[in-house]
This record gives sequence, structure tokens and C-alpha cells, in this order.
Amino acid sequence: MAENLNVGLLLFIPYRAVENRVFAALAAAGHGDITLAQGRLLQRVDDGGSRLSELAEAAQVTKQTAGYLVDQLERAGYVERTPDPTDARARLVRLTERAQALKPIGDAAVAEVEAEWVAHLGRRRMEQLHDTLTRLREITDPYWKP
Amino acid sequence: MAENLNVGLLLFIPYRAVENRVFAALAAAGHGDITLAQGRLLQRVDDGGSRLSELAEAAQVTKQTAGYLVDQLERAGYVERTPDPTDARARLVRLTERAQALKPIGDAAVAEVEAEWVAHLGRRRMEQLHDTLTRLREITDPYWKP
DNA sequence: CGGATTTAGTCAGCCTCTCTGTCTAAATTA
DNA sequence: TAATTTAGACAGAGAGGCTGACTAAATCCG
Repeated sequence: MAENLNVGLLLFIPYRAVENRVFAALAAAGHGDITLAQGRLLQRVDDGGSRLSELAEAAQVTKQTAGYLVDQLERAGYVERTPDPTDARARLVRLTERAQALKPIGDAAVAEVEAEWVAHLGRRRMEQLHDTLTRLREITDPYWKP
Repeated sequence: MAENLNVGLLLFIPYRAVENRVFAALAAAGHGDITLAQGRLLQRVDDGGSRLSELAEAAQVTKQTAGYLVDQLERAGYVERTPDPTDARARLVRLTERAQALKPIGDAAVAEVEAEWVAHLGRRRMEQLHDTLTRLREITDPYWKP
């Protein structure tokens, strides 16, 4: 099945490339302790705090898995759990400053990759890609809310 | 980190959507025994047969992991290992008929998803997306050979 | 040619991720 | 207020992935 890969694989390949670069950058900046699964969850934490169930849904894992990952992130000092003032059953997962510090590093790595892609594709095509993927999110992101 | 997701995540979301649909279709057709990791490897098996190391590189896993997955696929009757006539150390992993039967099912599921995407994006944008991703592969696929 | 190095693959052990199932406490519904 | 739903935690199991160490065949080089 060498040529004419299906869209799924075509999407996966560059995704994986971005991910690898981001993790390499984080590791180089002394954050080699973050794992892939943790990173995926971390990306989805809202600035105002997120509930565990929300994170689980967004990352498409079970609540148990999300809980397991948040435990690790909490122990590593990337998030903290605070009581949810509107619901005593729930707790809000919030990013710590340590996690906030990650964002510029990750963003820089993504920007670097994007620059390479622009060089290969041209700016116009790159913008189209970004735009198309954003639109696609409307029908493929289970967490989507407009 | 609600809006303006990075390209990595933007690629990941639709990729995941395709994958879910394909696996649902395979399961519905009585191939619920294939796992995600097995599927990723299976996709990369060349019609002429592939070496374990090639598969490992293509799927970006270690040879050990690839071996583990091929063992399972072999036991489930999806691939077979035949000696490589050109190198007595190596063995060629080949798809069995059972695996060949998977392709049309997967393809149909992908086609269905693509149709939905075309309905949402328009044909022109969809073609651009496919084309752009294919070009991107040249600089993001470690397995790329022109 | 023959020894040294590289390459293909396997075996063993370990850790992470993810799941299912079960349980509690709080909130919501009837 | 009683019944149901929802948020999350706890326990156990299995798959996927890794590193390290090993064998055998192929290739390189003096």
C-alpha cells in the first residue's frame, strides 16, 4: 500500500512530525518529564480551569485515564486541583505557572515547524491548510463548541 | 488554551475522526480484533512484502514493538512471514487474503468520511487539502521515498 | 581471504497508557 | 423527599511501547 495514502494517514504524518518537534523542544528546555499523553491533556486545559470530565471528553479518553494523567501532572507541578465553587462534586484543574512557562516553548517549536512548511508549500497554501483544518474541526471535534 | 489551536492539534483532530470511523467499520464487518497499533502497521505493509525494520521505521516504533505487533497480526491471520530471498537474515512480512479483504472496507469508510468533508468544505477545498497534505509528506514522512 | 563491524531480527524485563467495573458523594429530577 | 444522574476516585488488567542484551547473516577492509 505504498502510494496514494488515505486522508487519515496523510493527516497523521505531519501531526506526528509537529509533535516530535514540540517534545524535543520541551525536553531541550528541561521539561523532558512531560509525556505525550500528558501533553495532549495539558493542551486542553482552559485558562479558567477545566473539569476532569471536560478534559476526558476533549482528549477522547475515559475519565479514569484523564484522572490518572492529571494525577501525574499534579505531582510534577504542572496543574493543581481547586474546588469548583459551583459544584461541590467537581474540582477545577488549573495550569500552574510552571505549565504556563511551557506554552511559549511549545509555541516557538510549532512556529519553527510552520516556517519550514511555509518554505515548502508557500504562504498561500499554508494559510489555506490552516483555514481548512479549522473548518474541519467543526465536524470532527467532539469537543467543538463555536 | 481554548481557541486558535496549533497546527498539530488541528491535524490530530480530523485524523482521529477518520481513524474512529474506519475502526468502527472494520468492527462492524467482523474485524473487531484489529487494534489501532496493528492497523497502523498493517497500513504500511507493501504489496511486495515489507521487512520488519521498514515497518518499524514507517510506523515510528522500535523493531521490537513492530515485531510484537507482527506476531499478533500473524497469529490473527492477517500477515505471514516468508524468507527474504535476497537476505537470509531478513524475512518479508506479507499481507494474507484476510488482510486484503480489509482494504475495501477501510477504503469505503474513508470514502464516506471524505464525502462528509466535501459536503462541509466544498470539493475544491477538499482537493486542496489532499494535495497539500501529500506535498507535506515530502518533508514530514521519515519513510518518504519519492 | 579472514577478522571486524554492521544489520536483521529475537528475547526478556519494565513502565506508561488506557480500559472496564465498582463505588462515593453531591446535584438534579420527579 | 426519594430516585436518578453526574463528578470523580479506586482497583485491576491488558496492550503498547521502550531499553538492553543477544544471535546470525552480511558487508567492509586490511
